[in-house]
Amino acid sequence: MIGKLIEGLRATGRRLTRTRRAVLRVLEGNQYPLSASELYERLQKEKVSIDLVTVYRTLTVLKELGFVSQLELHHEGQFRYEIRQGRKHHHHIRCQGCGRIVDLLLCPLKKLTSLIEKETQFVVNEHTLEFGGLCPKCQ
Amino acid sequence: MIGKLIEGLRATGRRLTRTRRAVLRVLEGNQYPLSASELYERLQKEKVSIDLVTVYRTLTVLKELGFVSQLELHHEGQFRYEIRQGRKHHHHIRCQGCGRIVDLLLCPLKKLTSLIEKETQFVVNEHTLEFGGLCPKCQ
DNA sequence: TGATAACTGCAAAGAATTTGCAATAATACT
DNA sequence: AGTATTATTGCAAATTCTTTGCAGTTATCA
Ligand SMILES: [Mn+2]
Ligand SMILES: [Mn+2]
Ligand SMILES: [Zn+2]
Ligand SMILES: [Zn+2]
Repeated sequence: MIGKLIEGLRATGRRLTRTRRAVLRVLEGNQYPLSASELYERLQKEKVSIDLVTVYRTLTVLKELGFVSQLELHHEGQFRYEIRQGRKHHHHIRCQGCGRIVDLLLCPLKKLTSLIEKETQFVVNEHTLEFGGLCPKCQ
Repeated sequence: MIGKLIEGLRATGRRLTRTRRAVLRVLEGNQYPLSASELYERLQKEKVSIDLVTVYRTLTVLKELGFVSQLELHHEGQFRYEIRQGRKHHHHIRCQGCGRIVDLLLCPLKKLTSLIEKETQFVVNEHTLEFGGLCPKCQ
């Protein structure tokens, strides 16, 4: 991943820094999407000193390069970020009790998209689908 | 609608006020969901003097009573509210150009919900589905 | 090694929403 | 109708997440 990152950064006149490496590493080590402040806390625990503002700026860059996706889950009031590079399009389910987020490795919306384009005359570029419920522990 | 509102308010020890009547009326007169500040502007245009804070509080009450739904559309960074009372479950498509929001009077997720419950062991209570694209004018 | 320009930290600003509190107004009771 | 009760409102201030400005720092390359 780090190779691709250097490549992407170079191509846009950017530099590989301690910060960018660290943020990408933490995201890679997590199986669920992290918010900026969660990421910040993880970094602090690992004794990597990076300002929260820099975390935000780094996430913006990684998003622009296509390495991470920015998620807006419901009832959260904040963004979350997860590795996108090399991962398939997917959706999420979030526990209304504990907030646990699980990947749903499916997408039922291809056919529906054509239908909607015909009905609305929109050109559809994106969609978001999310489920909320209670995980086994919270039921 | 106002009859049902009085009923709902009474049942929870609340009162019918100028504010609540006005907010409900403006929402009823709109075919797309409004944000708190948009609602506030509409009220000002109609010479109905209500503080923005009160608009927020009113929307919270109307939501609690089930008269309005609170929507969190993507790329908006604010809530929107629309009349829920007497309307069917539906989803939305939003133009990435002009922000126009159109109702999609369909929901393809009933079957999928059962599948997801089996796969994840969650109990699914809600879902959100939203499309983004370009409306005819913005294409 | 030094020049250049990107990057970072810190302080502050923004934007949406919520909270505290005293003044106001709706409802119930005489 | 007049009054007591208590929900509601307006205004100021606080909160939370995110962005911006700027001067000092650091990566990159000649
Ligand atoms: Mn995911
Ligand atoms: Mn709608
Ligand atoms: Zn999908
Ligand atoms: Zn649905």
